[in-house]
Amino acid sequence: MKNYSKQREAILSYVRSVRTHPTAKDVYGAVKEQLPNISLGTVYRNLAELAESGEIISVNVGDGFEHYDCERSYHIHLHCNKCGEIIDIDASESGLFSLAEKSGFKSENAVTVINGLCKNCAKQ
Amino acid sequence: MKNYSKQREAILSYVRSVRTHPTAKDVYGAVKEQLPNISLGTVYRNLAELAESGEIISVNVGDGFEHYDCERSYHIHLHCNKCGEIIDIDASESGLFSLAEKSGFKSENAVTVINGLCKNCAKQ
DNA sequence: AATAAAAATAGTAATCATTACTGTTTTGGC
DNA sequence: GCCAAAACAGTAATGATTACTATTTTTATT
Repeated sequence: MKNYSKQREAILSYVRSVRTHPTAKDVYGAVKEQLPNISLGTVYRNLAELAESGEIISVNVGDGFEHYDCERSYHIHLHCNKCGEIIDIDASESGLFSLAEKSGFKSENAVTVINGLCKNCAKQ
Repeated sequence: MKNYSKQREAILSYVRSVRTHPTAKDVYGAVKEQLPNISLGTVYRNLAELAESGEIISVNVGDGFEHYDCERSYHIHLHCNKCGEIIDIDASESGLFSLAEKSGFKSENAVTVINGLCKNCAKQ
């Protein structure tokens, strides 16, 4: 059975407090402020468990790090190849899931990443 | 400038011959049949270059390996969490790109992965 | 077809995000 | 409070990918 831990609470709370799609290292750095003894392994384990249980989403944008996001409804991640920023845009109306179900597939979660240049970086 | 090499040709040719979304190791194993001395590093380097130039697409489905796909038009990757198979379904009409462009983002490529259970694994 | 510079390769070593392991601490039911 | 299960901190190990280097191949030029 799953037990409470202040470490997991702090990790989930942090991921929910930002819209920056933090990596495990990012979360570790932030949570360390409140829990100076927290271990990096604990952060990894809890992020994986939270993603497994569907409380958060893990996103791979191709930069070599796993990113985490508390937004659970389907949306698109715009990843800027220059500055690295990840911007969300809503796509809950896209109908992608029904396309999948039509082929007999049981969808659990969907992630879309579009790589390119954000507005700022594109103009430079 | 870019030079010809039989290694790169064999790699591209193999990725174009299958619909299995091979990993670098898969490609290495297959191309080794024709070119027994090919190096794993050569496979990695060429796959990265081919993806960079847009000749193939790299897809991360969350299984710890980078997969490669010769299909360049926008489509959805259905990844079965049980058997690991990756199935493509067309989604070129989805309008995802125009959603991105509307926000001022310059799209280069888009990858959608839906995780879940394929038809076969779902019925078991 | 010989020559030389640039590009690519094979083979190996290094990197580093993530996972596994172990002994200790915390949690939750009785 | 007591105990077993769960979680933790700290550290070691894993393994996909990348970097490095000496050698070979390619391409342009003569």
